[in-house]
Amino acid sequence: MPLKVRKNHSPEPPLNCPLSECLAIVGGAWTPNIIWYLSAGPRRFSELKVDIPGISAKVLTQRLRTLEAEGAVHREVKPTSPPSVEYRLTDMGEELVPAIEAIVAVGHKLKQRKARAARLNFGTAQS
Amino acid sequence: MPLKVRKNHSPEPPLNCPLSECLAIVGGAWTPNIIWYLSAGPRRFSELKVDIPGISAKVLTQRLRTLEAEGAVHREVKPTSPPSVEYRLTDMGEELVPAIEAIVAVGHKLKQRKARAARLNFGTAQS
DNA sequence: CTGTATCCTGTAGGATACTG
DNA sequence: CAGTATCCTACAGGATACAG
Repeated sequence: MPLKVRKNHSPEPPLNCPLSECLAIVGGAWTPNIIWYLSAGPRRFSELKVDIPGISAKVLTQRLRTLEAEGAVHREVKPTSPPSVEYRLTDMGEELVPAIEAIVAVGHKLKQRKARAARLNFGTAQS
Repeated sequence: MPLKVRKNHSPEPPLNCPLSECLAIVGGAWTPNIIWYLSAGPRRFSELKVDIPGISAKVLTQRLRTLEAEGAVHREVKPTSPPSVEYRLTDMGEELVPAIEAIVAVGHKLKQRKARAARLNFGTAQS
């Protein structure tokens, strides 16, 4: 019978639902970037803002707050004359890094592959 | 000077922009789930539909088309009396799996931690 | 500097109904 | 079974202006 229903392997169920819930913490479009830059060490609000070109203050704040609430980052206010705030990954936050890096790695690979394919189309074209 | 600007490590720039572009392929809310289930082997449309409770036919189709266009999945129509379509990860699609698994793993860890923390709050409460 | 408040838009995704 | 088409909503995120 060629039409048997295959079982799903499911050694462990993935995130059910829209990857949200568990991954809500990493859900925002910019969140991975934030965590990635924070993985290099503590960083201030304005530094992150220039690190991540294109992100708005609003979104940066939002994401940072969420991450803080989730316990992934620590927020420390330095009572200096020009107020400065330092953000830092917590232990839990550090645990997210490998996943982020895996994503980033794949992203780069995909990009290269795509670029190479495009070049081939222009150059040698069909074999 | 306590206020030096730290360089970002950036051994390799992460995805700039909203993680989109490179990761657009994995961007959809349900895409990781689809890839994950496909990683167990070829699977039919309706099977995926029950695998992933809550996903609508429309979205499933959309994601599948996108993944196909990106070259991550292969779509094969079996000309049987009740038409059936089999989806399968391509080599490129397989490359996405590790990243997905990393995400899933982190998601589970986070979930457990959160559950445990909640239990502690109910049980022993403050030290 | 570090945010917050508001307004506005795009778009992913749900519901539903219909087709080959 | 496997989709497609349409309508509709929610919410992320950009822009801008203002505040401690």
